[in-house]
Amino acid sequence: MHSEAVASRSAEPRDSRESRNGTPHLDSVSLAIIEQLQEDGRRPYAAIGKAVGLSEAAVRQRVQKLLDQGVMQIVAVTDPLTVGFRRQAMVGVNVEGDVENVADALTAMPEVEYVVMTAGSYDLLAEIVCEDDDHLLDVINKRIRALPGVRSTESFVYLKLKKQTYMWGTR
Amino acid sequence: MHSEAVASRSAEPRDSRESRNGTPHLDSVSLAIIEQLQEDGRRPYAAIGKAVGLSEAAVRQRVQKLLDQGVMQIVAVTDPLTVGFRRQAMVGVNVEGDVENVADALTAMPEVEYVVMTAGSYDLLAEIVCEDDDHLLDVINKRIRALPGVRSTESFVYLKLKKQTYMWGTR
DNA sequence: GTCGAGACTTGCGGATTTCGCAGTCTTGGT
DNA sequence: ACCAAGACTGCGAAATCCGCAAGTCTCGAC
Repeated sequence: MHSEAVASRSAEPRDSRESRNGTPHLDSVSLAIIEQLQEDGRRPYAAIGKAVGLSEAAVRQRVQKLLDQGVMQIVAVTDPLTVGFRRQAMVGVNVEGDVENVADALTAMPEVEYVVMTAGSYDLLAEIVCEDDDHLLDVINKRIRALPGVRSTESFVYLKLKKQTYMWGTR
Repeated sequence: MHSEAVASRSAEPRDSRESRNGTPHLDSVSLAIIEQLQEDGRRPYAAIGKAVGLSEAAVRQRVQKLLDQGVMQIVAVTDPLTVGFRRQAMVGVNVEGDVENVADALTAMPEVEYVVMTAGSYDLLAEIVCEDDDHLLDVINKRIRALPGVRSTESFVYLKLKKQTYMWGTR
């Protein structure tokens, strides 16, 4: 059996090396597993196994490892505006000195949900989720602007979330 | 039994009205369920029930309804940069005319993962995920800039993802 | 006041899934 | 050549999921 599914199995080197940046190498089978779980995070291991050409137990081990390694997380996602948060915003930050330090400080804030270092007219982008206007104002003006190294910020208050997907595949 | 857990049960009105914007109303129990699944999308219904003070069957019904309504989705999330995508960027868009039209056009593009209407110096923010520089260039210059109503765009290429959370709770 | 709808509980059995573990196979190092 | 580690399979046992039925409770409509 296993007639179809992933043709590359024996061709691909069974390696589990780490690539340069510390992120583990992902072979085509793990990518296929991730794709399955991007469609439905609760899909049973047996069904995934059938789809990617692996036994149920093997899928279970792989998934567990991916979770442990932090490569993937299986979670419920919502639109924050529908679950009680009134204000959400993206903040562009310009930094003088070490960008990484500021990024770490932002990461440590519970209201900050998303932090990314970028090339462009901001050094950092941070998405923040707040309960109301006062809270938002406090976070931006009192906490973020007060961080050492922050030169300036610009805010974009969210009006409406139009799209939010996690099924972009893996390639 | 049910000694502890959510004290508010009887106090809260059992309503399932819709709020103004068409999104269903979420009571504290549903919010508590969502919180549980934000921590672990595969947590068993019985465990969730114990945590929020509901039976296994009731949790099952609620979760199913939340999924059907599109309030919540349970999925695997990853850092795109670790699963084969080389380039990712946030694009700020300025629009003349109907913003919603442009937002819908962006939403229809598979490379666009996230679209939000904002108040600030951009009308829209869109996050795009691409395989390489050529792909990125193509999406931004050929596709997005070509949309009717798009006045200008500004791009922020991602260098490093520092934080990505979905456990912000619910309030 | 009565009725009906909706939400929840309890209980249940069967199908399915999860989980742990022993055993096999392959690979890379020495 | 041998050994150790990692990955996969197969297989019971335990846990979970799922649908269903019957009964309770509350709220709003009539």
